[in-house]
Amino acid sequence: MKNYNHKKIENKWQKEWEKKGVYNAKSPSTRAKLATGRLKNKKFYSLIEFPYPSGDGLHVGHPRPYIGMDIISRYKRMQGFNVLYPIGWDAFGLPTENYAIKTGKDPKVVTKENSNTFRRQIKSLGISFDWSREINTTDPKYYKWTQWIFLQFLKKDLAYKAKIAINWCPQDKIGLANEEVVNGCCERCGAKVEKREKEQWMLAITKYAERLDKDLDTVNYLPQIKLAQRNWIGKSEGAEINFVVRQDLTISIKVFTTRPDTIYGATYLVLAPEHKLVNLITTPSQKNYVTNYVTKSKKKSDLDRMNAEKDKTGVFTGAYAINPATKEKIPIWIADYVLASYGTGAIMAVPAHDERDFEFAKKYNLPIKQVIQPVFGIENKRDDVVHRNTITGIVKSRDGKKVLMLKWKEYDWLSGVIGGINEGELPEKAAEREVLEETGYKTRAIFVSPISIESHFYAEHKNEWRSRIDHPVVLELLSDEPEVVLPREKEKHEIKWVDIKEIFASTMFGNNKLALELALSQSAYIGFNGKHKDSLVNSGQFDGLDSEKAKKEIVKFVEGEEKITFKLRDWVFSRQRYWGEPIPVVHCEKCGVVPVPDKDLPVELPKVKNYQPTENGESPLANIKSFVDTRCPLCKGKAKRETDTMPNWAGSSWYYLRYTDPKNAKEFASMKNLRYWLGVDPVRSRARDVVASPSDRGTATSNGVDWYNGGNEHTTLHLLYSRFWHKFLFDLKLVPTPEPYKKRTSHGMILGEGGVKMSKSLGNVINPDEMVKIYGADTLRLYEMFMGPFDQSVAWSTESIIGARRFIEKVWRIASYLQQQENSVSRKSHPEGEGSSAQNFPVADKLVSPDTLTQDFLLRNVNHSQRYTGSLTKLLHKTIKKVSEDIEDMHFNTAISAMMILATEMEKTKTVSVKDFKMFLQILAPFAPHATEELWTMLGEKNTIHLSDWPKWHEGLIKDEEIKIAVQVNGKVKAEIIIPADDGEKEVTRKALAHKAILGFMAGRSVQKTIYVKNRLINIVV
RNA sequence: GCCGGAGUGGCGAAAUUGGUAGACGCGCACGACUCAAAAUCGUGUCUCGCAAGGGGUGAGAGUUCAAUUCUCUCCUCCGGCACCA
Repeated sequence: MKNYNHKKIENKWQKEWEKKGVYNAKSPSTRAKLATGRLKNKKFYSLIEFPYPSGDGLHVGHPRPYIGMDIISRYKRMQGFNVLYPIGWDAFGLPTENYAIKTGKDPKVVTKENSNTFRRQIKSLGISFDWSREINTTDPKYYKWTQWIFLQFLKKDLAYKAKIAINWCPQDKIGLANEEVVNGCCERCGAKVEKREKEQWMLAITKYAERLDKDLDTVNYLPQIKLAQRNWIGKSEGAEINFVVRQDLTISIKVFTTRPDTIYGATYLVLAPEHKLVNLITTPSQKNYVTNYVTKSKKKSDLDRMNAEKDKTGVFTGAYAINPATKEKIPIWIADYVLASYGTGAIMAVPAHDERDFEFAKKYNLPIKQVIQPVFGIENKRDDVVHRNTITGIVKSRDGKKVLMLKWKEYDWLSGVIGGINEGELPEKAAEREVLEETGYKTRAIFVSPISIESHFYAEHKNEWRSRIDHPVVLELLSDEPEVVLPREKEKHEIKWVDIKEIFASTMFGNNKLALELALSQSAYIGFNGKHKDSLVNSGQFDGLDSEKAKKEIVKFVEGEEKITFKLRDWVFSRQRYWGEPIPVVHCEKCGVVPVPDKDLPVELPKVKNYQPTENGESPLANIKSFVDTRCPLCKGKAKRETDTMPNWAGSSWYYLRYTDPKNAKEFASMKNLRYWLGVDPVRSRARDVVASPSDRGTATSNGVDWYNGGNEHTTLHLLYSRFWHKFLFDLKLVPTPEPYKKRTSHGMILGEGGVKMSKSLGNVINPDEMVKIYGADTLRLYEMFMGPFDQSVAWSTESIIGARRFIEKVWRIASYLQQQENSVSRKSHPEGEGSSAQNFPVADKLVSPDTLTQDFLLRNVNHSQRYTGSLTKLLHKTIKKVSEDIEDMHFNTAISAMMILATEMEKTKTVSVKDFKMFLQILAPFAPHATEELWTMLGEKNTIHLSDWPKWHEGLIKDEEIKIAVQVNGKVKAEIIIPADDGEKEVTRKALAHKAILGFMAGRSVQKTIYVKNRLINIVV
């Protein structure tokens, strides 16, 4: 057998696999014929985000997710699943277009060149993609259906045109995508970006907001992905309430609030500058100020708004509204901290309970009225211990005011130190009574301070001095008697005098200074930031009511309407660019907007000479007369084509559907194929309604793509957009499931050496071609999976890749040795085997009989991560188990580590049988497909390893007869003992105490108790 | 500011229903083999200490027989969002 040479085997096997179609998914139509073989009806659809073929080619970061999902796909294939693991090109987009502008090259040609490079690079890694299903979003046969789906949106009135503000670069005279705006300036020329109103196509994703939020309960996404989606959708429940401005003119202002319970504290209203009632209500005397302010804020760019974040501005309209709860007249202001686009564009300001309102009220001297008070006497229950606050001391503020200090106390030790408890009275109640009786003070303001005050106390039940850090709660006192009271001197507390400057309060606002300021200046009550109950004060008939209950009752009382609002905005679907799908509509003077009939789809991109957008910001298509001038499909009169194109999110919103039926010319995908691959196959499983379960914690009840892995950067937009499209298609009964993806995970980025982003400009890009050339694809694959946890970003290190290579070489040497052994058995006359390159491999004399290992080996290999004892076969089966489980959890790094341990042991002990070694090759195959295939064949196998049956581990072989446990004294490890696995506690204790190291420790001490943790340790407390 | 994620040897990292911290790999040192080198194999490699023993998972505290893991406060780094009422 020759030495390991990746160059000789990798390309060979890649060609062989492709020729035989080893990785091609079987369609449901051909499935029946194959049903007798290993491809029964189990299917598995694994998906990666298809790449954007850029001119730079692949860098080593790109393949990480492909390799990860490749391992999973190969693993599933070996388990007998019919696996669909497809790939394609998401090729519309700006970089290609900008390149076209610069060079005058046709983007189509550029895309072709780039995807050729990407394809060659990806193929050289031996990823088991089904290349027969390759798609390209810029292929008219593909974007025909993107356009067709758009027209379905149009027919259902979910696509519409609206005037909205876009980012406009005055120098380049083009509209910019958000990602092209860097710090408020144009990414290319650096000019300051302006806002400009333009007609844009929109998709009404907000109509699906509720379902997009709710159905997250039915899918198995990583929790942080669900959270990101939820935050982006931004559902908030509240109410709309009318504030009457002028009875005679029946003008009223509708506000949206999530806190109707605070309405008694609403001391003014604020309208967004763009609010339509602004002109109507402004009084003549204020007119000038208001007009000025409105014009000024309209001019403000996003950058200005960002800079102005801390400084709130506004102007009084001169008008007043009636607070429907208090019936009081409150002023109406205009301020740009209120957004026109959210809620109703108007708010009721409650400065006592909203940070922004508070800031504004302070600046313009508006009244602040406190209406929420936390319930005194906080009770936290955790670990079955009740934590309560009690008053323990008094501190003096800077201005001489006395404040009571509360401390978080713990029930258990408090009971030991407080005297004078009344029968049946809780100790902390007693303390509270004691202090309040002694001081006669009552609380007015209350806030929790996160600064910690160290105190020392004598814990009687422990019989020792202890110190602890307390987090005092500070109460402002009603009385101004400058008397200091030290309650409970028994407790030997050190009462600290604290300058009030040092105390920062933590409140419901999360702003400490604000709370302190408010507490001292307004004498207002402020709530706790945490587990507490808010109740209403200064709220008329609702006083004392729980905040949550009050919300509902007050909405009824003021005749408001409960309302759910979302942060999510409709999707701007137009780009004034060339390199995108043309929006397939025609503008007819008589008939208006007319969709292009299905038979005329696709509307293909015409050839143009110049890809530069036009002077007035229209797409380059607007300059192509032959494209623009057309006939109206309805009246056959003169008409003009739409020249806007779709954003690059369009093609990727449904590509996973096309993979199931990539060549279908009649529909975007047949229902038959969709039902099969999305898991609603009528043959195997009945289609079922998906019921949302609010208690869902990652269990999928939906069907869809079985496993979709992608980048964190796409967890909001792409994921949300494609869920939206899918739900829409579901409503049209064109797809069989309400959700596209059953499971979604993310991978971490690969950074450049030194932990910075890999980029061309930094010159730290590592090209996989070079790695494949030097080390081989298998080494690169192993290293990328071994370098760190799959979901975490990790810095590339060319220095470390050698470890993966050595591992493969080690596996190779073992195989050589085994083959040599076989040869020497069959040809006894040549025991050394001839022409062997395994010359460095010592043989024969060091052999021990199979399944019998030396005591030395046993001791060496009982380690923490993989507590194994016994034979190599045992270790093999443990490794099979670990690798199988780790693959499912994407813990590829630890799976490889386990296989390295096994390989080292195999080489060291030379006790491995060919049968066992082949099993090892099988579990390694998803990671290093080429080398394992080669060795598999060399060891006499005829069929590919990648469709062989995944090895099963035997539970009986995994159990240990002997285990090694630690012996601790007072929690510190002092010795280790080996015991039979079924030893009882008594026996183990006896053995532990008999150990000589322990005997030494025990001299002069007696055992208080022992704690025995089965298979782990025994702890002796002295 | 808010929302996520993360802080463990010289480096990438293991270990979380609390139970022997540093598996595995890189690097480094020494040894074997070799005329020599490479490759390979072996030994060692958190830290203080000759040792016996201590200390140690960003900092500080708490709970516990036992804390990288749980609780609290704080710090740093990375990613996302920016006045969403």
